[in-house]
Formats: sequence, C-alpha cells, structure tokens
Amino acid sequence: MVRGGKMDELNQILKQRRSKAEELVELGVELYANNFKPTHQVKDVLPENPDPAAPLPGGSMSLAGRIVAMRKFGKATFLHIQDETGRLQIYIKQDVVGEEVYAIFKKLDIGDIAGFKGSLFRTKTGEPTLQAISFQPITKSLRPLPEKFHGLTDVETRYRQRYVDLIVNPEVRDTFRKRVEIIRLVRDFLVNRGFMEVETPMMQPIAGGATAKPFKTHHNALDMDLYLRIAPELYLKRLLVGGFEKVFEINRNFRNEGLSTRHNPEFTMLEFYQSYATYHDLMDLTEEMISWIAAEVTGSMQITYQGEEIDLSPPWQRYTMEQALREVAGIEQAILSDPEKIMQLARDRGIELEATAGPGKAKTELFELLVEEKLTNPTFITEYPTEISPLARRNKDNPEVTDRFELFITGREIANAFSELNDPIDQRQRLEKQIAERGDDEEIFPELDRDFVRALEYGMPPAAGEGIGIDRLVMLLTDAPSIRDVILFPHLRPEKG
RNA sequence: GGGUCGUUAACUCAGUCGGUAGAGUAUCUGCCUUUUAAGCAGAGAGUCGCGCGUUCGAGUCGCGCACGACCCA
Repeated sequence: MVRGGKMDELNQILKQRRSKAEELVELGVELYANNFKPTHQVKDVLPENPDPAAPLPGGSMSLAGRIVAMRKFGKATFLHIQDETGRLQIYIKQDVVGEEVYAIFKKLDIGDIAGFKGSLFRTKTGEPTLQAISFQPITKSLRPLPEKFHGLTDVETRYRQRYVDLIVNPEVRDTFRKRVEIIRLVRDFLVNRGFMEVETPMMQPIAGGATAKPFKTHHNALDMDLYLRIAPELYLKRLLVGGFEKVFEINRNFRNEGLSTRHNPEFTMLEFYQSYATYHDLMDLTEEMISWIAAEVTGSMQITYQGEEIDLSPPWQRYTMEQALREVAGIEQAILSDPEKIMQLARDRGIELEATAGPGKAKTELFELLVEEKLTNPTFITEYPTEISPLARRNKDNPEVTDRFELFITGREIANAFSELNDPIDQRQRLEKQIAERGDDEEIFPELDRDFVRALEYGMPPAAGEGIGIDRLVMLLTDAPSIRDVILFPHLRPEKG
C-alpha cells in the first residue's frame, strides 16, 4: 500500500497542524526549542509500588515527553506524556498557569513533545500526577498519531515506519530492549570466560565460511569486486592461527536469498572460537549460556513460544543424527546402515538427490524433512555427515561423520558448531571437492580461499567454533513469530514501485 | 518462483444483489476545573492501491500490475 508523499499536502489534518504551528509562532512560541532540561524521567518519579497509598517524591520537578493522550475540560486538562521510561499523567489548569499560558497549551496536539514543571499529587483515583505550574512546547508534531485504542496494527506500516510503531506499541519497545539485553548478556558471558571480541571484514574478496549466495559490490579505487560476508568464520580462524585463543564476533552477515518469517537478507550472527576445546565443550557452554540468558531476560528457563511450552533448563537432549532419524522419525537401523536403502528412502520421500550426493546428504535431507520441526525442546544433533560439513573435523572413529552439532529449539536451527578442521591438506581437498561439486551456481563458492589454507599451513591449534543466530535467539526469547519483529528496520520493497 | 488472502478517511474497520461512500477514534467549533477509550451538541475530512475492461452505471464483476501477510519451493 502506498501512503504518504505528495497527496498528504492536501490532507486536512496536516493542514490544520501546520496552521496551528503558525499560530503558535505568532504567539511567540519556539516550535523546536532545545533549551528544556528535564530534571527527572518518568521512572524516577513513579513509585515502584503500585499501592495508591505509596508515598510520592516531593518537591518541584520537570519532565519532558511526547503527549500521547489528552482529556480537555475547558479550563483544565489531563494529559499523559511518554518518555523513554514510561507514561505520566499531567494535570494542567488555567487558574494555576494563567490564561495566556493556558491558551498556548490548548494549541498543543497529541504527538507534540513538551516539557512540564510542577509537583506530584494523587488524583482521586490514586494515579500519580504532575500538577503543572508551567510548561514549554518543545517539538511540534505535524502528523497525527494512530488511534489510541486499536493503535497501529498494519504490519506493513509498522515495519516501514518503525518510529511510529515504537511510539505507540509498548510491547515493540520491550522486544527491542530485550534484544539489546540479550546481546549484552551474550557478550558478558563470553568476556567473563576469557573470550576477546574482534571485528573482521564485512567486505571480503572471497565470500567463504558458509554455503550461500553473497551480495556483490565493487571497490572503485582498487577496481575489484568484493562480497558482503556470508560468515566471519575463515577470518576468525586466522586469528586462532595468530595466537588469539578465544575470540568472538557479533555482527551482521548478508545472504542474497529469499525473505521469510525466519530470513532477512542481513542478520546478526554470533561466532566464537575456543582453542583446545572440542564440540563437546561447546555443547556444555551453549546449554549454560542460553539457559542463563533466558533466565536473565524472561525470569525463567521455562518459556512459551507461540503457545508451545519450552523447557530450557539443562541438560538438553543429545542425539546423533542417526539416533534422531531412528527415535524421532522411526527409521529402522537396517535402512540407516545401508547406503543404497537410505538413498532410496530419501527419493521415495520426494527428495531430489544430485548425482554427486551420497548417503550422508540423504540422511541430512531426511532429517530436515522428518525430524527438525519436531525438536521443540532444545536438542543437540551430532555426527553430521562429512560430505556436508567441509570445515569440520572428521570423527576419529568414523571419518564419514564430523565432530559437529546443530542445536534445535522450536524446530528451528539456533546454533551450529564443530571441532574445527585444522589439517591444511584435508581442508584444501575438501574445499576443492566442494567447489568441483557446486554445480552451475557459480555465485556460491566463487573460488578457493588460498590464504585461508595458507594460514592453516602455519598451524592452527585444535579448536571448536560455533555460530548462533542472534535474531532467532531473540525471536525465541521474545515470543516473536517473525524475524521482522526482532529487526528494527526489516527489509521491504520500496514503497513506490 | 507458485498458491491463498488482503489494500476503503490520519488510525481501526463496515460496505448487502452492481445504483448518491459509512462508523468509531483522531481533527475542527461550542459547552465543560479530578479525567483516564472523559462527556454532550455540531461540523469537516475519501484518487475506495494503480491501470485496463465489462456495463446506462464499478468500492463491488473480469484481467493485468504494485505492495503486504501467510503457506509452499
């Protein structure tokens, strides 16, 4: 839906607001003043105790905020202002502020930002209220806010004009506060365990570390193509070679693929790497980190996601992929053990296997089809086939699988981790094999990252690394149905086509 | 990419069988000094997403397009 733009110039309400603004100027009011200094925020003056008898802070105070509701009674008005910390009722009446000041006040609109000075009292319903002795218009609003009762619900407008969404929908503000808190907690958790936060290139000459289509861009001065990174992995491992033993990065990745309730083209990823650790160590760490964050953010390790009860208290279920196919999907071991039979089963289920695909690929596809969505409570899946895990270390006892896990919660992949492959010769062969098998899609794996292999040749300590999709974690902990609800400005097509 | 649904006033939504475009909130005017979805009386406000077609006549029917949501790939 196309809204805004030149049509608005004709709109009655906008005209009225502009003419009110002119009237205020004629009365000597500065429409966009910047000299009001609030002494308090709403949270400072409201008692934590909702008891209507709780004592209120005394004395004179001044607060600023956006006017979000107004009830006018001729010569007196009740209004609510909203600042970052909450809403406060204000009572302003003519015989206190004087006729001239009150006449100016009457020209304010819902949506304007204003400052009020006064002292607190309780109304007869017990609501803490600022009795204004003076006020100052601070910022004139030329556009009306959405209706007070239903608010703004149109999702398109909410995403396009997130600023309006944030003004009128307190739960949206809460979600993004929680997002910030979750990221801070992740950071605290890792820093407290001796991890060092680093920044690695967002623009890379070779977009490696994952299998995805990258965005392409161009550096003019160097006259070279660059790719927005699809993962920081290969750079973080270079740092392990360099001698930093525990590193992490929380930053954006970019993937040039479809959009959905779980995919935004740019999304936030945590990746961390720990030298001398294995993927088993990271399962323990992940359990501890996510359950702790959940308790900090939601107050409990038992959460509800879209009506489903999720128990995040450790220990979490751990299955090998074969176990999951057996226990959750009910596939017989005789089939799982037979490469021909498992590939046939995959084809029978409608999975298209490329000529180069082996039984590992078939198992992975069957897992995604039959098991993933059933993993509601946190579940680690281990022993991913080597053929789909080019960067992971082979299992010592069974080279067909890797020392890798993925974590699923609410049927969605939340984390992916493995003991890192640090044998440069094996690494080179596996990357070359993957490039050879990439098919006709040349945008994926454009070429071998020779410098990465060279780094491994200097010797990378044994390490385990993990990626956690921060957006999905935030969705889980804020009960958000769509990734767009946890990204402030999600990607949308332009308004005017 | 495919399917389904949606797009009407600033916001939230009605709109019957194809026959003058509706409500609540918001806005404006008047009354109103403890209200809180304040109240009472009155008023103004529309490119019915865009285009083409069918028809005497289209918000309504058909086709196309745009944007969005959900499902599928």
